[in-house]
Amino acid sequence: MDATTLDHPSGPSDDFDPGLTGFNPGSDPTLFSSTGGGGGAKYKLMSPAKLPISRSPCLTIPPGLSPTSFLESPVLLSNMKAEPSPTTGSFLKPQMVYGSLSSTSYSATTMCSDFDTFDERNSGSFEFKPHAGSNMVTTDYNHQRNDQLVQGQAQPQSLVSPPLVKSEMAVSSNELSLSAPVHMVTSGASAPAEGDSDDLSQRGHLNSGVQTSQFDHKGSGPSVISSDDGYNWRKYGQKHVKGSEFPRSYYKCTHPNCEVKKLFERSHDGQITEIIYKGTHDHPKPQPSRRYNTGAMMPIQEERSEKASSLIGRDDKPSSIYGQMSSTNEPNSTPERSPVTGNDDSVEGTGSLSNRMAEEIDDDDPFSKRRRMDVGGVDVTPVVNLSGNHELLFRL
DNA sequence: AGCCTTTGACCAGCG
DNA sequence: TCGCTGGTCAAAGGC
Repeated sequence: MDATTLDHPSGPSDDFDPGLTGFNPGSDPTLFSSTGGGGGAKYKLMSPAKLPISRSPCLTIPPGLSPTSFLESPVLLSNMKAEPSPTTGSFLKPQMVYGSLSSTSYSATTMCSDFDTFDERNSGSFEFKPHAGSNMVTTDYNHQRNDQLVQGQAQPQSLVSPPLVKSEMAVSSNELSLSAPVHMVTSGASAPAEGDSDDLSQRGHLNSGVQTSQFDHKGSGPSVISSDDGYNWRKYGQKHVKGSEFPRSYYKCTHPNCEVKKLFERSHDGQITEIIYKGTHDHPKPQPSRRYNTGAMMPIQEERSEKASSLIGRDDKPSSIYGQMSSTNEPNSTPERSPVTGNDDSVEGTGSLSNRMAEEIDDDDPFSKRRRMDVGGVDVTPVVNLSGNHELLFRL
């Protein structure tokens, strides 16, 4: 595959519907439900991308009310069947990434876009209550992200609407699904114009019929969470799932005996809006040299890594971007794998996040893994939902 | 030559 | 039982 296609690992994401047909939020109750516990590899993840992000553009948090508190609020975790604390603790990190950029001033913050996933279900009203139809703590992450968004707002640039990548791992079924609604808003570095405050406002307007906004933002940054996670994948199918704006691509791990699958949805501009992992790798990653092959989006990732770097630079948050994730896990593999370095891992890093997560989870006690990872600007927070499924949230 | 992507068709689950 | 939908298969083609 040549460079030209690198940013489209899943192939031509063409059958994407530019029209962004109106998606009726909540019209599909199943979207947020995680059936992961069920037979085999069932899972259902709702990706922000699927949500009418445009719908409830903004959320206002009263001054003095810290989003963070929401995040840490037991309410958010109420759904969590087990191991609340680790999960809870995980919330902290994302803020490091984004929060660090600007921690204060979210007095009357506006939460947009990603938040919508949560928001829309609540008819635009922001309520901190457990997911109703969903055992998944996903929304919690959204909150979290909201938090970040809130804080992010203070900072005009980038991070405005960090893509949320949700990862769900059905431990019981040995299924790891990673959903990555990646709204790639490029980090401010590369696309300040689009990624900055405007971004928020746009998101706010998404609702107002400017449906393109969500995607536009993505477009603003070729960014993209790469599907490349260090493993080799072979695409075996692609389908346009109803209710989803983007075609869903199906990948299998090419490693013999490894039946891990992943699927992700990619926007027309190449950004991955959702990544879902099924299963976990029971084998080490292939040689780095080969890593970027299938889903690799080197150019993008590289670009992304740069952005990440820029972010880091601004924030001096070492843990940002891939750093956390990569650094925390895979002791045996490229420890230097940090966004900052912008090395080849950066390339994979973005995409790798998904697999890394899987790997990470896979390698150790899943529960112990419950720590935040930040990859390619994506914060990853593994959690466990009521179904007993693990979830990982990625935030870009 | 090998591996991967593409893509239409097929199959299974569900309402 | 039928239709819809999501997931997978497999042939064809490309790199």
